[in-house]
Amino acid sequence: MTDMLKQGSATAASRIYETLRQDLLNGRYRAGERLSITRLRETYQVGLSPLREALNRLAAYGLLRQENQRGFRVLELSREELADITEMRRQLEGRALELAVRHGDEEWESQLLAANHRLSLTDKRTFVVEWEQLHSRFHNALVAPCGSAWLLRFISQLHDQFDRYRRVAPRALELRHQLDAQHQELVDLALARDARRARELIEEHITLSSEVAMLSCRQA
Amino acid sequence: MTDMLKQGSATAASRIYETLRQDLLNGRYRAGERLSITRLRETYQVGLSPLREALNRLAAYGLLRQENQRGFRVLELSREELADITEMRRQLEGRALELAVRHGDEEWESQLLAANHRLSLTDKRTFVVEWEQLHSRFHNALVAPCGSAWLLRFISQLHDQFDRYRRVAPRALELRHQLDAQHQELVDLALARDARRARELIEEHITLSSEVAMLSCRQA
DNA sequence: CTAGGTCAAATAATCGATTATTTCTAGAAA
DNA sequence: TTTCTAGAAATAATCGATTATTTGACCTAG
Repeated sequence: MTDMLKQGSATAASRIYETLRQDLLNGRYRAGERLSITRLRETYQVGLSPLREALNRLAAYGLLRQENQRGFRVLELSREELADITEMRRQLEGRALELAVRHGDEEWESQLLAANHRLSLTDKRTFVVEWEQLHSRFHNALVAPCGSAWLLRFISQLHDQFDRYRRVAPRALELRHQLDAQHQELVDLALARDARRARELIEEHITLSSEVAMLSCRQA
Repeated sequence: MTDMLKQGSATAASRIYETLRQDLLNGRYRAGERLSITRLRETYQVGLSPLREALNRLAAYGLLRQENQRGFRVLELSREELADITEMRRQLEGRALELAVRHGDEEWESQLLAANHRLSLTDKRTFVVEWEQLHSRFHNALVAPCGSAWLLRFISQLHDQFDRYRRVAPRALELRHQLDAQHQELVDLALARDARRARELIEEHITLSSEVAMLSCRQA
């Protein structure tokens, strides 16, 4: 989806899709909230057709729920789903990182170092949106050379899902610091080509960030 | 998506989505073919808006590719992607079946027996479309109680992808017979609650059907 | 006072027409 | 002959208006 924006003229539908996706990830809309099409039209100053097309894509992607004749709703959050997403991320990202460590080349090492550097330079609390984007890019860079397009696709999708939970997570400074430290450790293990320990660490990393998110997630 | 049709009045968009999805799985359109919106409108006798919404959903789902200002194309087929899909299916369905065998209840056992019975009664060559549907349902039934909604979602998606390859597969009677026999074995292992061997068998099953499909898949 | 039903307002879905972009064709220049 | 460039035709994307469905308020019957 992202590369649509790069390659030449993006359509109104693609632009509003990306904007809405970002706003959904950043928690602009409450979980379970009904999205009035008329209101969205006014908010984003966009025509009806491209808006509806974007909403249809988001529903198929899993960020919205579509009920026939009753429009679109933001998906609900629940402890059960967070647990599900977390376990899936552990499986898929764990495997992907193992493969990436085996197959990644020098170019990958450079990208990884760069992504981690940019991330560590950005203050999480001052530049929330920017930090989230860099964080996503870092995790993407980690698994990028795993060799499986479908694995990467599912990982991105789960990452977007997970971000909605992360967005409501409490500060928990101690744990946050620990999570940040793990990013550096992940780079070290990747460069050392230690596939096994890299996998173990990313699984821990995912579990830990899930626990932070779980703190704020009301009982379902 | 399927339950939209059940619950009351389906919209035109939902109906055409499901129809198009089936036609894509059944190979009505060539791989890589450009889908002219005007022609689709005539073919399915449907309005422009619902049609475009359905196409947007299918693109987000991964059965179509959308190029801005240049409409929609059927996705290409390649040996590489088939290998990727196959490996993902092995991982995900293997794991799902293991979990399902552990957690499935008596109701599941009944559903499984029923699905397998219906499948074995239907002649593959006379009722192609019906057989494909029953085959999908059987595989769905197998993993249904795995406990993870996202795992099931990804498995269904990969199954749809795989079906496009299966559709172009050659007869290969000998192998087909072997694949059919495995369905019965899978039921037996499931009822015997042998999670490990069930997992091994479904992985073999997936690999074998992939090899059949690979026979007809031109070098990419 | 409540349950059920009807009508009006709100809103989602669809249609038909318009606009913008790409693709094709033909002609001109190198 | 080939390549580049209009111009025309085709087609994708968008808009504005219309239709269909749902929601909620109000009213009546029990």
